[in-house]
Amino acid sequence: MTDKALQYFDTAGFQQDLLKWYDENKRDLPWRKSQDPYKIWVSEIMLQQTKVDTVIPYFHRFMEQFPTVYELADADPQDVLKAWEGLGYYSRARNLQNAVREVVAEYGGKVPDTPRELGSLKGIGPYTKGAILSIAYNKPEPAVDGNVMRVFSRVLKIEEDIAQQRTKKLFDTYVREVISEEDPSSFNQAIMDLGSSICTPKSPACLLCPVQEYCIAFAEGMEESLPIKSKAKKQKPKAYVVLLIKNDKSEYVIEKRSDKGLLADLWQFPMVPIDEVGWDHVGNWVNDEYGLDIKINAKKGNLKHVFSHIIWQLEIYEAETQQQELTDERLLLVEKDGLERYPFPVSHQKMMSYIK
DNA sequence: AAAACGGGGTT
DNA sequence: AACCCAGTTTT
Repeated sequence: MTDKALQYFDTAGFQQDLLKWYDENKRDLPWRKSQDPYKIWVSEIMLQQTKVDTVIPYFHRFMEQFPTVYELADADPQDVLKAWEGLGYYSRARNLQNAVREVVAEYGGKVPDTPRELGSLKGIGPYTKGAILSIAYNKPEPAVDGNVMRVFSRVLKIEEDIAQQRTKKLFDTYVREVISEEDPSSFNQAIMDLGSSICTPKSPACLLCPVQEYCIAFAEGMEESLPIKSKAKKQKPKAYVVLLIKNDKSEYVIEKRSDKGLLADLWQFPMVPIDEVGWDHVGNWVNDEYGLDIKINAKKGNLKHVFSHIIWQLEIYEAETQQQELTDERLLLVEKDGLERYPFPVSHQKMMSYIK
C-alpha cells in the first residue's frame, strides 16, 4: 500500500460488498456459461467498443459456426468477416483469426495462460489480456476498460483525463492492489456489471450501489462530473457517389475494398469521391475509374453514415451497363440473391433496400 | 502521443 | 446534434 489514494481505503470491505452484490445480481450472459478460454476470448474481442445486447446474437452464431479454435483456424477469412458483418472494427475479426491460428500452430490449440504469451497475440492488448487471464484462468490480473476507469475514478476520486494513456496505467496499479486474490474473475466482472447497470456514465444509480459507502465522489456529490475525459475530435465529412449498377441479366456490380484501412476486405457498391466524378453535358457518367461503361438512370436517395472519425455523405444512383464481364479485378458481377454471401458494411447493407 | 478504426444507443 | 461507449494497432 504505497499509494496515497488507497491509504485509507477499506479494500477488504469493498471486495466483500462488491462480490456479494455480484453473486446476487450478475447477468446471465452466454459467455458466462463456461470458462472455456476460447469463448471468453471471442466474447472479449466482440465486446471491445461494443454493447452486450449487440454482441449476444453474434456470439451465438459465431460459436455455432466456429465452436473451437480449430474450426476458426481452418475457416476462410471471408467467412469470418461475414460472421462479423455489422459488428464494426473489422480488424478485430482478422486479428482474432490470425491469433487463433498461432494458438493452434504454436501452443497445440491451448489458449496461453501467461501475460507474456497472451499479450503477444494479435488483437490482445492490455485489457483483453487481463480479462482472459482473470475470467478464464482466475489469475489476479487487472482488466482496465472504460467501466473500470469510470467506477474507480469515482470511488477513489481520480481526476486525471481517462483519455490519456498514462491514466490507464494508473488505474492498472490501483486495480492490482484492490482486486480480490480469491476470486479475481468475479471481481473484474463485478466491476464491469456495476459500471454497466449502476455506475453509468450519466445519472448513476448511487442509491442502489453496493459500494456507495466507499465512494469519495458520492460523498462529495461529484459523481456526475467524473470521470474526466477530453473530447474527441469532430468527424470530417466526406462525400461520395454510390452506383447501383445492374446489367441486363439483373446482376449487380460490387467491389472489394482494399485489404488495408477502413472496412478492409469488405464489399461495397462502387463508390467514387464526389469531387472525382465527371458528368458530360447530357448527364452521362464519364469517370473511368473502373473501366465501366454505364448509364445513370435515377437518383435513389442520400445516406449519411457516421464513423468515429469520418462522416460519409452518400448520393446513391441507379445505373445500368451492357457489359457481361468486367476488366477491373476489384469488381464482381453478382445476382441480387447472391449478394448476401459477401460481407458488406452497414452503410451499404442499407442500400440493398433500394434494389428490391 | 495522436490518429485510425464501426456501429448503435441515449440525451 | 452531441454525447456515450466491455480497446488495439499504426503512425
